[in-house]
Amino acid sequence: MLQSLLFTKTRKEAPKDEVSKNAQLLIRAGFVHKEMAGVYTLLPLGLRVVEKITNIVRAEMNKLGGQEMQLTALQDKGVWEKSGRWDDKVLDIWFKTKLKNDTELGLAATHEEPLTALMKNYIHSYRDLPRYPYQFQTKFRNEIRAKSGVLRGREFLMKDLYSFSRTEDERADFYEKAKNVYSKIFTDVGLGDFTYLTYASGGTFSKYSHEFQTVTQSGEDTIFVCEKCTVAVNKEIIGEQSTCPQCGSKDLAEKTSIEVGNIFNLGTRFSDALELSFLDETGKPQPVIMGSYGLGISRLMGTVVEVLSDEKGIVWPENIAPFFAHIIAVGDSENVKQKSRQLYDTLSLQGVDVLLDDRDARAGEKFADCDLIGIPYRVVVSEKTLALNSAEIKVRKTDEIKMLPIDKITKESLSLLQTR
RNA sequence: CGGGGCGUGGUGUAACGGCUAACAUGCUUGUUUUGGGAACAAGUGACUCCGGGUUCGAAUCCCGGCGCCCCGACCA
Repeated sequence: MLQSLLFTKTRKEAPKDEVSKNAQLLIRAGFVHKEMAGVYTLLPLGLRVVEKITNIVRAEMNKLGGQEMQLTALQDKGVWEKSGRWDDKVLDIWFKTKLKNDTELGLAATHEEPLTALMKNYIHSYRDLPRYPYQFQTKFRNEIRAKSGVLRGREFLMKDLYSFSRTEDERADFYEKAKNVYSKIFTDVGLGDFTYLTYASGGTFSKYSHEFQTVTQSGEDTIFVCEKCTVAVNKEIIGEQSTCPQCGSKDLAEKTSIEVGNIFNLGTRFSDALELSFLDETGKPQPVIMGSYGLGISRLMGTVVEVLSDEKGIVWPENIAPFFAHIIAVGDSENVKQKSRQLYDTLSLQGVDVLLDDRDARAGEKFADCDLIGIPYRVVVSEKTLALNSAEIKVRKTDEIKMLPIDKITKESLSLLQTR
């Protein structure tokens, strides 16, 4: 992408109505636009990040046996009445609307009920199980108080997978696999060092549910991180679980955190309510055992910004950065213009996501924007570097600077700089 | 839902109840510049959130609404 054509613009100052780091930086760097409290439009840069995250999650869900689908955002009130969750007193974050003929509808806050109802059409026999449908979808939640930029919005993107199993063992087996896959995802998006598998309250069918909590300075949850192993306990159950559930250690450190994922044993809560059952090998009807596996995509983007930015701007991990390399053409000589464009074309042809700053602006402004946007590798092309037939590479994360011959610049040679 | 703060060009701020609402930044044009948000000049851009009221006179005071932020409560 040529930066001169990108309609996103950077800003020196953050709007005064944003205090959270994620919102300030995402707006200043031009990734999102605030529409209203808790509602953010994704601009081209922001959408690129969201798509990168989505692709990582999709690949892992598919490996797990998930099958991607897309449920509707408009929901039938009937299925919710069957589970008892239509009432605003039970689920207080509903957005509801009406058809012209006054029929009431709900706007999707979550999808257990409609999906369970849907699956009645496709699950009749033990041969139809297990099934693992999932989707990426916009959720609408009428939060009393939206806050913290994209971390707690009224409209946000979420991946939700639901497991439909024959037995508790089968369900538990999948649950364990999903747990591991979630950990891998958070490592892949660059939050591995800060994200803990966290034991939380489990409801009627399990002692615990599991959350994935990323430790940040301004989190909205409180967790107790085990200092001996790698898990944590949510404050909500610290009264009944005051030691590490994994290793038994009593050394737990209190931290604030953001919940980025949540996996939950639903048991037969919804299959009972909506009468989803199957015939087992002996011809007897059995309730389907369910589980839910959520992951906040847009929240993940915000969390990465909270955790990995510095005073100059965002620092994207390679896997989810909007672009892999940011070529900065310094000076307005024809030679620089031509060579930087050539490098841009070559890398693009190799399938590398490159942003070329071809704007008619001074070096200082380009560097400042580059740091703010946070692309992992800055590639400076100027008369100075061209005299050596090279470009100057700067790694955003480490500030390490190195000259590379211009014909040796590839995705691989850049990546090597970071791992060293 | 309780408490607190706040709405002024795109953005950040200023203006005692009193001149044509000011400054910075952004944007446009020109000249000079060109490796860390350059300099100069000329431009551009605001019914001061909305509706009422008080007053000779309201961005400023009063009432009502809408919106935004923060703290708390809430968050299968």
